[in-house]
Amino acid sequence: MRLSQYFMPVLKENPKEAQIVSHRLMLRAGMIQQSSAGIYSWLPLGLKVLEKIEQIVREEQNASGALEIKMPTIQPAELWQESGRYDDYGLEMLRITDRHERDMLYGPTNEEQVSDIARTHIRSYKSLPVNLYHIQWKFRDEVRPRFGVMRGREFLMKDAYSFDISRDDAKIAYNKMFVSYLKTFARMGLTAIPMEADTGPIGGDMSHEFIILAETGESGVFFDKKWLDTDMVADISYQDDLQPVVDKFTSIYAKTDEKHEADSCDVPPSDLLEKRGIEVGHIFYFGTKYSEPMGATVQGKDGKPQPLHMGSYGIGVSRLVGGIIEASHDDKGIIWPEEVAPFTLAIVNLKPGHEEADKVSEALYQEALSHGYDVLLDDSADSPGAKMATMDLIGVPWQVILGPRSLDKGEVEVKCRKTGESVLMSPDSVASYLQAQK
RNA sequence: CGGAGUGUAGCGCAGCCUGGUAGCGCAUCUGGUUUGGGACCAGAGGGCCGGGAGUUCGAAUCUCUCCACUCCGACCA
Repeated sequence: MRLSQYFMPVLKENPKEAQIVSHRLMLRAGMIQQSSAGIYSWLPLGLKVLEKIEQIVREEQNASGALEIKMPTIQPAELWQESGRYDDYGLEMLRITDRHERDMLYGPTNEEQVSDIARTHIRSYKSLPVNLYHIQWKFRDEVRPRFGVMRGREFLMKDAYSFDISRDDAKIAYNKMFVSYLKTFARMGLTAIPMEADTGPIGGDMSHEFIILAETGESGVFFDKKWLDTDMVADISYQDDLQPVVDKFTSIYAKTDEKHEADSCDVPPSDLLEKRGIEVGHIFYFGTKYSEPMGATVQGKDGKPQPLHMGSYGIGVSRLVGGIIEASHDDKGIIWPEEVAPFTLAIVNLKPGHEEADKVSEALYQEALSHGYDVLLDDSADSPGAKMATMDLIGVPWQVILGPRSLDKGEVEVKCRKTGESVLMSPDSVASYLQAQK
């Protein structure tokens, strides 16, 4: 992408409504624009990140065997009346009436909708297990939206729903999601600790929240300091027995504050850390809570109907954009992990219009494209200082900086956003240098 | 929903107390000079001062009211 042909309205000053760093940086980098409280438009740069995160989530869900579907944002009230949640959900649910005065709602979650799919099409235990997920916008009319996209009213969520014949089988599905989440967050450069959590109004008795640590997090958490040295990578095939892996991670103490206060804790006080965190994922097993009232049953071996055992598994896709920034930034701006960076490489031409600078920039740009980089060519007329500040603000991991002065010496500067270190080299060496850094 | 604030140009703000018809910085546009870490000079455009009602000869300014947004709390798959 050529910056001169892009739409990236960066701000030099902090918008006053943004109180936390991720919100400030997202607005300053021109990623989002607020539409109303807790509702945002995603501008090109922000959408790029959102879609990269979405794609990682999708790939890891697919790898685990879950199948992607797409359910609607608008749902009929009848389904929620069946489960009993139409009244329970309260004011947080945005209720709509269509022209026929039929009661509809903008979905805050999709247990009912997916149960309706399951009860229609899954008739036999032989069809199980099934795990269906979608990545779709949700709406919850929060009393107090805040923190930018981290607690919006409209937000993008991946929600998966597993269907099994028994609790034991459901546990296998739960473990798959558990491992899938470890892999997903690790790919985004995050340390997301699985913590025992309350199940809340959704019900059930097996639940973990995946939480990334951040000062500005909304959740209070308690955990063993061993977590800080734990390698979060789960390098295991879904064909294997996942229970040992899950046991390994769940054996180290970590609980959300409600859960911690309610239970006993045998971690010595000197090893127990109390921190704040951002919930980026939450997995539940809730058994037959929805399948029974909604009649989502299958025939078992004995030919008798049995209610499906279900679990639901959420990842806050739009929240992750803010969460990653909270976890990775400095006073200059965002420091994107490469996997989710909107651009992985920037070619910064300090003097567009200068024959040699233009020629080398263009050559490097084409070369980077051919190597598959998501590359941004800064061919804008901004001053050198402004260009550098912008690239740091939007957090491009690798920046190739060149102008007449360096080219006279046959050199360009290759800068790493994360370390801030620069290396001078000939334009011909850039590709192999970047390759070696991976 | 309780408490506290803020609404003035795209963004950040001053002006309000003490009423006289709107200003600064950044951004934008024109021309020129610049170019290695958020350039400079000259000029220009852009506002029903959140909406409505009142007081007054006259309201951004005073009064009432509604709305939006932000923060603290309560709430939160």
